[in-house]
Amino acid sequence: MISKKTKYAINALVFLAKRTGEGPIVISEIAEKEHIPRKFLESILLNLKKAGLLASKKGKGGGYYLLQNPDEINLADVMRLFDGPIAFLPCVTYKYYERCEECKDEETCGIRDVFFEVKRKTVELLKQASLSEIIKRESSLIAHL
Amino acid sequence: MISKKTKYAINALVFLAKRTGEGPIVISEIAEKEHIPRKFLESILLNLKKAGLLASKKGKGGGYYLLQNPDEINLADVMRLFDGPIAFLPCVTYKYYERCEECKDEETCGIRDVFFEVKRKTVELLKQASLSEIIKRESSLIAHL
DNA sequence: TGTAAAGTCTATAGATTTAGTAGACTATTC
DNA sequence: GAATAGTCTACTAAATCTATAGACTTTACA
Repeated sequence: MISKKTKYAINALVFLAKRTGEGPIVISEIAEKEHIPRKFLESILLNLKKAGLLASKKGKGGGYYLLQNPDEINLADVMRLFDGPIAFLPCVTYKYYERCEECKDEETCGIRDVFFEVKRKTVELLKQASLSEIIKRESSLIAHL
Repeated sequence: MISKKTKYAINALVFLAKRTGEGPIVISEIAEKEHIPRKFLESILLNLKKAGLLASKKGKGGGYYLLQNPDEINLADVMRLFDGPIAFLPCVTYKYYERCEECKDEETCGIRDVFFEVKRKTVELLKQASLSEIIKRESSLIAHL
């Protein structure tokens, strides 16, 4: 399961993506419209800013806006940012690699082999899931109702 | 990431699968050979027994052994047993379904659509990963060294 | 130039989960 | 009946998650 933090981050990003071009959007509006606790959202947006996905403007007329294109921001990156590795085992991650303490031989571990495949497919699907793709799917789902 | 509990459970199951036909294996041996804290392993094996994957015998000559065939026990079931749902969101699980509080319309949610696909593929791969399959992969990895 | 708007930073805190430990109890074998 | 081996109940330390509180800084604009 992803954390609420990650879920909120995704919701906020999709919200901002839908309103690209409107200039900065204030935190309060995102919080209200997306039903996210205001103070919690603050720290989430700050993280997204530090990571280079968002930018902000202070003072009147300020708020947050996307810094990257909606088709460049994908769920794999967002999930990694807040929840860390996507893989089920530390020994099949790239950036968070850690050896399993109980493991005898990593090279020939059948369990690792399975989880490596799962991770590969998962990351592939999540990388394809950009903000644009999510919005496109939404339109498609509405059209088929 | 899966919990240590789940990882230990998988390790113990693969260990027992490799020794099918040898009769009951004592907890201490599994704990030592697989480097799992003894007391922790006890409760894990008890859970696996309650779930019908293992059986046990008390007293001298006792221990644990597989109740199902190694090709009937798969990682999806084991992971669900200890860590609950495999999916990233409660709204795409079958047995643990829960609505997202912030969600406006589940039917047309693009985020949900993506995570549903990820879950489907993940479960498919994990269902295929039986104890036999894991052991087979291990042999295969050794052969290709 | 000052005031309101809006983001930023630091600290804290309750709830839940994870990973384990301790010890008494029960059943079985020989 | 003693040794062996699983079972059951309770507890705990540490980490993580989900926030909340409040003071501070920057900016726009009248």
